[in-house]
Amino acid sequence: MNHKRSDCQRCRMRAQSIFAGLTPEELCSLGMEVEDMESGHGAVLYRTGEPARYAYTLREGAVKLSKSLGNGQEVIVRILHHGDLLGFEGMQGEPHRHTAIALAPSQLCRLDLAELQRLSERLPKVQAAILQRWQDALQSSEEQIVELGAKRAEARLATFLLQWSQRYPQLRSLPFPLTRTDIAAFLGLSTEHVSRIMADFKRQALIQEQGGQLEILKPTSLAHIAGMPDAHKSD
Amino acid sequence: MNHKRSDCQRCRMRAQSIFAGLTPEELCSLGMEVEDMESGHGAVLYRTGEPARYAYTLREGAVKLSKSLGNGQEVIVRILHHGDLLGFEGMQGEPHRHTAIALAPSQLCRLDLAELQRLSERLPKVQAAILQRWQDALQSSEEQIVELGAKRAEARLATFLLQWSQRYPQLRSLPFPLTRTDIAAFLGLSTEHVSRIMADFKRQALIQEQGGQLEILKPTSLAHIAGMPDAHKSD
DNA sequence: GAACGGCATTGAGAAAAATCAATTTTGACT
DNA sequence: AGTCAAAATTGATTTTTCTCAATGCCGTTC
Repeated sequence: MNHKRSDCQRCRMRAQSIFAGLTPEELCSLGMEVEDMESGHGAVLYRTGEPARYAYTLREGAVKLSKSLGNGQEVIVRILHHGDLLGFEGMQGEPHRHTAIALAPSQLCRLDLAELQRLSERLPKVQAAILQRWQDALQSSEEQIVELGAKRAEARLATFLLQWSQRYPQLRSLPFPLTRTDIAAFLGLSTEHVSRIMADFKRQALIQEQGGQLEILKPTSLAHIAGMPDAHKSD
Repeated sequence: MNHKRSDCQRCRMRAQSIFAGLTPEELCSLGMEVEDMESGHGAVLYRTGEPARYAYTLREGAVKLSKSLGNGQEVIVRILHHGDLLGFEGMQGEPHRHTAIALAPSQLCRLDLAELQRLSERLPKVQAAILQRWQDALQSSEEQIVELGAKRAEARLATFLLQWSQRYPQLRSLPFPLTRTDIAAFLGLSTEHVSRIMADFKRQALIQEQGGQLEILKPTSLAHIAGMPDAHKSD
């Protein structure tokens, strides 16, 4: 892991960040200490129950947020991509509710929570931006509840693959660094079952996979399996 | 459904509401129009996709928030009790994301979203209170993901019954107006399966039920089934 | 009180998913 | 190229859960 003072003014994520609405002058006057950092595959950003000192913006890469049950079972609650935030539950002084682990080499901005706290009280724009992010997180969690509560394994996996692909809109071949066990922990299935369904999808030429890269060959068919009869018609 | 102008000053929920931190003078000067209302069992407060004009505070009773899939299947995403808020997704101008239906005769306060919006921009305390509620909702949704993703039917039901009982801490015999189909839609199970497990729990004398009232006889055993080896040691 | 409708219960069989147990593949490192 | 460990695959079997169908239980209404 590698730290250095960040230059937020030139950050290419700035337009999407929680500092989006601010002028360069405001941004400059914040006095926020923001550290650039890189995390390799598998790096632990924080663990469940740890007191929260920092929040993070994920600039590039992917991170899983998981909770573990007593018996050693692990559930992945949410998967984050570039542009997403993590660790903000600490803003109310609570300890971290998840374990955050990088699924791929990732670049993040690390923000001091105490400073952020003070900042958001002063700047309603920042507070509003954070509120919006909480809402997005809640929405995605509720969609996950629907997946887990109402859909069969095939449909869950199809939805998941489509959602993943939507985070890389311009790419034909997507980075896909998840293990079958990760996917299983996210979809509430066993590793073997995920493996079987993935194999099925490949046999039906719906998807293609090699070396951590995924290609969605028939999005429309997948959308159909996922149980959403909408989406673009171009299979 | 029955409306009347509300007297927030004397509301016994005020200490827990989003207006908690305000002095009576501030509260008075808000000019918020708040309508008292009552909803009977089964009353629809709003539906998925409707433009959101109002948010609500549930003062007494219970409300289910559900999403329906294309095929007519319904998933209950969250169940609200006295003190909980609903409809606040409309604060960002979005339409309602759920259908909200009263599970029992309920009393609510109806707040105009546009006014609330202006208000929260002016009063950081209110904004912070709302933020806290979003966070609580996210936390409970994430716990639901863990239930659905990692636990078997018995454990889910046990957790659910215990959580329900915790919303009525002082009562021995709890109001329990849910149908088996409601429980099933919340726990991602079939009605019949819920019925069987409830019958099992009764045979084992873990719970007791009559006429919409539920009694938890052996909380510790339930907690054990639920997969949480903690909780009070009595019984 | 008889008839009715909505739930709840129970049973039997089918389907979905988990588990257990081998292999096989892959990728990293030497 | 060769070794090794981790991950993926595949098969066989068991467990869990769903589905379909029938029946029972209440509370209402006539």
